[in-house]
Amino acid sequence: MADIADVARLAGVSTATVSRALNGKTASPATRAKVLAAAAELGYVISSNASGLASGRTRHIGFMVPFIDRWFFADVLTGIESVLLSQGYDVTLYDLQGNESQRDQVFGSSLRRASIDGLIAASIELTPDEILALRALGKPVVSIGGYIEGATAVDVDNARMATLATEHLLSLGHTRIAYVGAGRTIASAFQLGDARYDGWLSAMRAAGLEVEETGFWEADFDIPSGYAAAKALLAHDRPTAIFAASDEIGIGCMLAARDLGLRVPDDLSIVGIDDHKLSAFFGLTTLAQDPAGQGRLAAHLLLAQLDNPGAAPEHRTLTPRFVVRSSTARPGGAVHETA
Amino acid sequence: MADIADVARLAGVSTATVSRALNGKTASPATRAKVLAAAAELGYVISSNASGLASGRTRHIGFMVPFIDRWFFADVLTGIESVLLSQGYDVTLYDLQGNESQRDQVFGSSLRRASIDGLIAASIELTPDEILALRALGKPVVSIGGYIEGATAVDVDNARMATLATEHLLSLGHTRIAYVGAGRTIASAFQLGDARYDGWLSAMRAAGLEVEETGFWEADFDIPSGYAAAKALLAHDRPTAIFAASDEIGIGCMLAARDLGLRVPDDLSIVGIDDHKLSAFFGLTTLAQDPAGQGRLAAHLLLAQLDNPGAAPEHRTLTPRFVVRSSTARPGGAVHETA
DNA sequence: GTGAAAGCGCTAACAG
DNA sequence: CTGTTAGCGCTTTCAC
Repeated sequence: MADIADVARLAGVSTATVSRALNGKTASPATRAKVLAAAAELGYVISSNASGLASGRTRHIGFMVPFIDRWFFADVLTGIESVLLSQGYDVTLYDLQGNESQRDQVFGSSLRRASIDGLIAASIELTPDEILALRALGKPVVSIGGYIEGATAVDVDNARMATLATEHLLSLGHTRIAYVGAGRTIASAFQLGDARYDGWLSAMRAAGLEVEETGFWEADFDIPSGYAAAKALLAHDRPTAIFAASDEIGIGCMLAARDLGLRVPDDLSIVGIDDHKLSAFFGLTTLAQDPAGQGRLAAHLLLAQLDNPGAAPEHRTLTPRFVVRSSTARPGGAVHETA
Repeated sequence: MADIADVARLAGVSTATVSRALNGKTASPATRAKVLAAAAELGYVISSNASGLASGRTRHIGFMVPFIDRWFFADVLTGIESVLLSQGYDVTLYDLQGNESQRDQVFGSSLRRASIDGLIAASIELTPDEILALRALGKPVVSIGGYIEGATAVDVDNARMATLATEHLLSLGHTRIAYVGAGRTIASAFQLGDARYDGWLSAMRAAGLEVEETGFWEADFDIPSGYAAAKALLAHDRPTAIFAASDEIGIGCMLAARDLGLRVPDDLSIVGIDDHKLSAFFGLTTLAQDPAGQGRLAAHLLLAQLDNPGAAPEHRTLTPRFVVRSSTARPGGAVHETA
């Protein structure tokens, strides 16, 4: 494979000049053109190891996730790749799924081999030691949907989303609105805290409504769990509406309602959060989070920090988009309205 | 950050010895212990760039996918990570989703920066130029679910799976069995060819059954598409069973049947392929593909080739596992049996 | 704007 | 089994 010396020879310049021309540093237009032509002719591609060793930059960024086999993280990754690949960056995946040793491996070794220029971490909850390890890298970190000390953060306002969703139901005339959402364990794994629960609660209270004990039903963030919770809830003291902490939970609720012979939205309104791929199919009203957009934003912010290492960490909160579909209506089956 | 010279000094040996001890080469136990202790004390971690530059190995492997936001690929990736991370390898993702330029970027540049030791490609259909580019790398490639000249391959026998699924229905007494599956475009994107179609067809023919024109219904590999196809199909000349080319299609069919007031399996049996995460919830009978297992196997095969560069490419075909659930029964609603 | 030269931190012969 | 000695292929001062 051709190396930089071959290019230099063919272009009739020094290797230093080739390096500069290829990296967009000072070089006369004429020289640059010669170098580019020579590089193209030889099919020259820079060696990332040599370049990285000499410069300290690797053009690799890390993406750390609790697990990759959940649509949210896969979508975020798609967004990240779409901006990073086009800028000539590769992304290395650090998947914390699996046993503890996989996690230790990542923090103890992979991250420290100086093979990345920066890191994007999604929904990661770090131990104190891990935070130290991350800071010791001295590399920019951007966090998606979770707070990491000193890192730029991209997130959505979970409490606000929950409030909006609840207010949508309230404005339709519902007063008996159940919340089906994450138990403590799951919520913390996703770093949602109890924000969505809190948002629901405060909207209900602001409307002067009692939130009976029966209002909260625990479910993991998936369809089966939403289904089970709704089955239990609907057999109980039936509400006229459900606010589901995620679309998958909401879809589970819709399926449960259907199996119980209830019509959505006539007998039961349901609103979720996410805008999952299946939500349009099921007609689920929801607040869209746009994970790919979060990934793109995170990638841009990271790139900006790479260009400008001195900059202070930012915190960007994204505005969710309300998507009203056919799962919500006035209680009792009145015509569907867009709140 | 401590470098190899620091470790050498502390351990009282040369840098070469440190390198050997750390890489599992010849070194006396006593020396190795000293080196390891020194490295641990200093928190030393090898520089992948320096090591890669000197040795030509990077301990990075690439994973190339048509898109990552499909459960199959995410699951494969989980399997790959579980074996590679523990062996000290990082995986960098090449996502071909997005525009052409993203793809060109990957083949023209990312892959060639010598930043990976090997590549795993899942369901990738390559152009002749791309195959050339890949071969030019001179690095081991393992392909999952698709054939790449000269590469080790891991796959499942799609025709056989389709035959088994169809035979399951036949053995239950069904004779009118529709196929809902991929149209040409989708099938080729996943490199399934028409194998599943062929398997269904040959099983039907072997049973002496006519496959009317109405037997094949086109659908993409997702729930909405399966739903739409089933709606059309069931309004038509109703079969007693459906063989769905994927579980997502099958789930769509189940939902459509339910919406039409049909009971599954009493009025309609449905069998899919995959063992999707949701299939247990829906009670869908299926043939499990175990994508994570495919990923693990691919990773092991790649590692083996890295250790033994001379070895000839292998071809491993995995055996699917039959998972009988509640979506299949004798026609007419007899008791469910496990084929 | 460009060239010469000195490394970046490691590994791989080659001796011993 | 271990030390010495060259590089691996680039980037980056520092002069000019």
